[in-house]
Amino acid sequence: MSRRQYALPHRDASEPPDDTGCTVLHVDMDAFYAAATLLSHPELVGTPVIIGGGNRGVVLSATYEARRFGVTSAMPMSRARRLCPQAVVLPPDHARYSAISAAVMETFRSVTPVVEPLSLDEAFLDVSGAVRAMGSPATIGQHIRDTVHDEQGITCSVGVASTKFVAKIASGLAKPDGMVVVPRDEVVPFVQQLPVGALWGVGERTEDALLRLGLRTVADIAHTPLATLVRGLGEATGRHLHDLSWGRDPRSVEQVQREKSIGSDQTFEHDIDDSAEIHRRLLALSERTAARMRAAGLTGRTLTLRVRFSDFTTITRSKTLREPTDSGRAIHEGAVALFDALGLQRARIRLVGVRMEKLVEASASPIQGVIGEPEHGWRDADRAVDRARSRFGAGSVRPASLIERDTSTSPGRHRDLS
DNA sequence: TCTGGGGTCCTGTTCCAA
DNA sequence: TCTGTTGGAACAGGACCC
Repeated sequence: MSRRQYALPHRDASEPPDDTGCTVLHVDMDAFYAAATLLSHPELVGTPVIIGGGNRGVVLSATYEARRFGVTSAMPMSRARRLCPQAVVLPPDHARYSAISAAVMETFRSVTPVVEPLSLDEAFLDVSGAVRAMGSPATIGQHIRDTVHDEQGITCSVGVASTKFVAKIASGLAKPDGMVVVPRDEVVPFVQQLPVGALWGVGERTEDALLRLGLRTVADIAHTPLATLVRGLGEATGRHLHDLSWGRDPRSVEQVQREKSIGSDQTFEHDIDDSAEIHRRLLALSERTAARMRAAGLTGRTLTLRVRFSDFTTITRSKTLREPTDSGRAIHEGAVALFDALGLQRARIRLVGVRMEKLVEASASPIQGVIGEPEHGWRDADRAVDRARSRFGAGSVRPASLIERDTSTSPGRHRDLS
């Protein structure tokens, strides 16, 4: 496979890049979910493949051959199939993605302990402590790209810079299978030539707001008075973008990132207007959320319910509990109370979700009892269920109300036989 | 065109206590 | 006792990311 080395267009690729002042690497796997899935389907390499599925789903990832037809991630599957009808559609394989991600993160940690994963397929690395042993940041970047390719059979792109946000932009420009190095002295001209939408944190809405202010490039932002930006975008966003436009980004690479919330959403195959059915779905989501909290050793105090209607309008309702909990039963009770308080009359609902916030270590928090229940009964039962699931699979133990009725044992069937 | 699921962060409003 | 102020917490919603 041809592996590009240095992608800055004005630089002679035969020369080693100038990485003066660079201590941050951003490593991003190329079309990660698609590339990882194709490891099991080598016959499809070089062809358009879309990872996703479901009638109401979106594209999780697509090979570059499919992207050439305009397919992008997060695009509705129906549209992707129209744009590229010849593409093979494969379902995601999350277990495989997790395994490859863990191995890749280990590769990063063999270079430096200061690794900040952003998701399964990308991470920031602070390599300032590794330069002595391993060479310049650009050399380390190349070493990581070679190692990931040799050991995992997939490619990644690397941005090398003095700050996180410039490294992040650089890796994006390097894609696919490349590396871009931005020396410290070139940061300001590098970022100011970019369109505003290239900045990390500027999505569709913020880009529209900037265009309404007549700002098209990062240089335009840099030369706009701070007060104007704050008036148009709000205090935090205005200041943040102004800083970025001059290459200022004080955020350091953080080794440990504790999650701040844990939750679970579900979009239904068809809209639901039956509140009893919504209660059942909330039970499944509450159980899943609680199990993940227990697995992480966390309890949560603020419960948020999310409801999305058929017209895609979304509302949230939240409630702070007296004490933190990791009990699916307690979460479900709270979620049902919040849902019932909405007073919906057969509204058509597309999605419901529950999320727990204000997380604290389970060992450091008192556990909320359920009124009228033995002090340890449900908690012990939850633990037993967790053990059974880890041994026999996630679906092995479920609340009775979530078990589909077996038609062969339904009362009507029995009557027929008697 | 028709929008998943997992998250984080920010903003504005409301309520409450000092 | 009443009124106004202020600050923090809770809450709801929106934007953004991968």
